[in-house]
Amino acid sequence: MKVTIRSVAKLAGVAPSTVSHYLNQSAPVAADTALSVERAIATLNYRVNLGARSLRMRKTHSVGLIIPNITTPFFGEIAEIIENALWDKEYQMLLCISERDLEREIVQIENLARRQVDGILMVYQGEQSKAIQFSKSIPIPIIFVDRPIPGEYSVATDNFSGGQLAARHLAELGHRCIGMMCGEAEIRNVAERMDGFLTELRRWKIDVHPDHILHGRQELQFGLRVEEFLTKQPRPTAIFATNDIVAVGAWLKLLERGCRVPEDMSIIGFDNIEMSRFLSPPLTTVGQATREIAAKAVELLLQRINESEQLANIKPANVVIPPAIHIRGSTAALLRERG
Amino acid sequence: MKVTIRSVAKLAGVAPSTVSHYLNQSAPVAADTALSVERAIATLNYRVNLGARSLRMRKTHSVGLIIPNITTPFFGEIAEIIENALWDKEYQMLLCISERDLEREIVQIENLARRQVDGILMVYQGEQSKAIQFSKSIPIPIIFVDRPIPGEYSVATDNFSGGQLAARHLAELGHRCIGMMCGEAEIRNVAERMDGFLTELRRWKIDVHPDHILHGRQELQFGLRVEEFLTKQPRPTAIFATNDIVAVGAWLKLLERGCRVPEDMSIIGFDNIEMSRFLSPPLTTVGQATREIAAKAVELLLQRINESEQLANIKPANVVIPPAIHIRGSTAALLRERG
DNA sequence: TTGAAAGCGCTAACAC
DNA sequence: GTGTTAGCGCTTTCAA
Repeated sequence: MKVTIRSVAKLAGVAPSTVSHYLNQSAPVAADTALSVERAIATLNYRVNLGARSLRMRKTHSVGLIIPNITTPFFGEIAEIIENALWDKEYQMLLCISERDLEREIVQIENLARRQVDGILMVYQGEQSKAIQFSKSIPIPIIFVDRPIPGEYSVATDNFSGGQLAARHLAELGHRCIGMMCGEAEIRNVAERMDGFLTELRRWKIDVHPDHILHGRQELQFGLRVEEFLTKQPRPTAIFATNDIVAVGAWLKLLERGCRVPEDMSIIGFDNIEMSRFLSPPLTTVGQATREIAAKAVELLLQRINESEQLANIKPANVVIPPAIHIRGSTAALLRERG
Repeated sequence: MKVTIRSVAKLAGVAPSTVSHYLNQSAPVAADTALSVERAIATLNYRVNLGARSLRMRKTHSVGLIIPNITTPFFGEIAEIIENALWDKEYQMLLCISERDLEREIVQIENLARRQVDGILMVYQGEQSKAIQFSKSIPIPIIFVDRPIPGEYSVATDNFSGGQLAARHLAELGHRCIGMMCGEAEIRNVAERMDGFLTELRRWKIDVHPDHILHGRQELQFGLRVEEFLTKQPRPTAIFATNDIVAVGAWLKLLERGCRVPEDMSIIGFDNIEMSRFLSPPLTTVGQATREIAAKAVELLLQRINESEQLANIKPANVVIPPAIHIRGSTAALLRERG
């Protein structure tokens, strides 16, 4: 009925272990034996059962990714790059979307452990997440992505210096009246971007008026509220958005209101999502090195997976990936009105 | 060392099968036995090994999703909804991104089969894909999503009538000079949208001038080329884009060129991606019923998985989900210049 | 170079 | 109600 290594062995007239050796090259096999095994495999259309192999080997060659969602471009890109990196290493990715649900996160970790994944990559949501604590109760290496977790393994962008980069760029262009559109301050990454931005501005003796700071959710819709700036006196000449989607929303509304980018208003975003390159002019943004983050996370995880085999234990590492500013067309030097 | 059902049994002073029965409620267990089993599980922090269970049960409770990418909003949404639907049914999703690579698609199917997934959901790329043929060689139910495949199981939107909906809407608003921005005609879905659109227009005795049809890739960047329409005589008063991303690109460029939406130009897109709701005014678009497609695909797959157990065989079904037009602010009645 | 046998962790008859 | 036993399909000593 079901074709197993046994059926192949029988047809080829050898023992199952010989077929196994042939398959895994775990022992030399005589040329003619090999041939008949090959033939048997072909005629039966045999396909190894990786579940059985995993049980025996205690390795599933699979990795779980837990992520808040994948429709947010940044997360989607992270997930996709991770999948690609795992594919290269011949690991299968089990995707778990937490939908920002803290309970679900926990259950997903638990499930992945039950499924015997070799490791877990986790983009966890919020400081109240119990995931860190819980993760200690499972005997599986886990790497936190996109947020530094002291005492754990993590790979994240230095959001503070990302904020600084944005501030410096605007300051150097001569902007002195700057608006901020800030996502949820509870998200540490967002808070750090704001913090870095304001810190750097202070160094330039630039103050941001409270009226020039808007708070909202990191969604396009929030960006539309940029119009509130247009009636302010003085009116900002540049805007920093804590992510690109918000920047795009702001941009759309500005154009609609007859305000040109960058002539009348400079815009700088954060994340360097794919779309930002395609705008016209393209969006200046502080890029998280998505590819590097994902690659480093996978590398670190695989390293831990293999090291745990040797019972070695390297110390927790918080890898910080520096952001990079991508200066494109949406920011321009301030045309001084009194110059 | 490793804690198994055996260790639990030993500690609880019962047989492994009793623990199993307790766990799976496959047989009644005396109250006090249950208690000591519970305690043993708790003190040992026991966690069932689903790999072993799968081997025994010949069911992994996992499903593979093969999809070209997840950074395209439509695909990202499909993938996310599918994950959620599977989560509800307690199935784990194994994500495989094909990156439009036909070879890779095949290897991924093969891998999923080796991993003994219970079923496969596939959003396959292009007509030259050998996936359909190959899928017949594996003993696992597979459902094709987003494209109807005669003779196979599939769930897809009726793109032709989607195109018709768009055309009718614009015609009813009084538009007679209409521009089209068309994605890759090799993608059948795109071709069908165009086809439906033109067919319906013909019914209204409206011709689309060849100069008013632009071809490109389904990306935001392509949308920017909308400006080519602005210099044409006559100039279109409305634009149909074969997907929302292109529509957004067009919109951005129009605003930049001082052309207001919808006053000076109506825009209608296709897909109803999340972002389209948030534009200002929101984008009129023909929506694929993403949620329904995903839900139906999962439902159909799970049904087949369970039916195959009973050796029943239902006939291949090509489920067609009707699209729906979402009339929002980006389209408006033509202001007749001579009226 | 090959085969016999044991066992990965679990479930399911079947007997008690 | 509970225990014994026999596998699920594979790898891996170990012996021949």
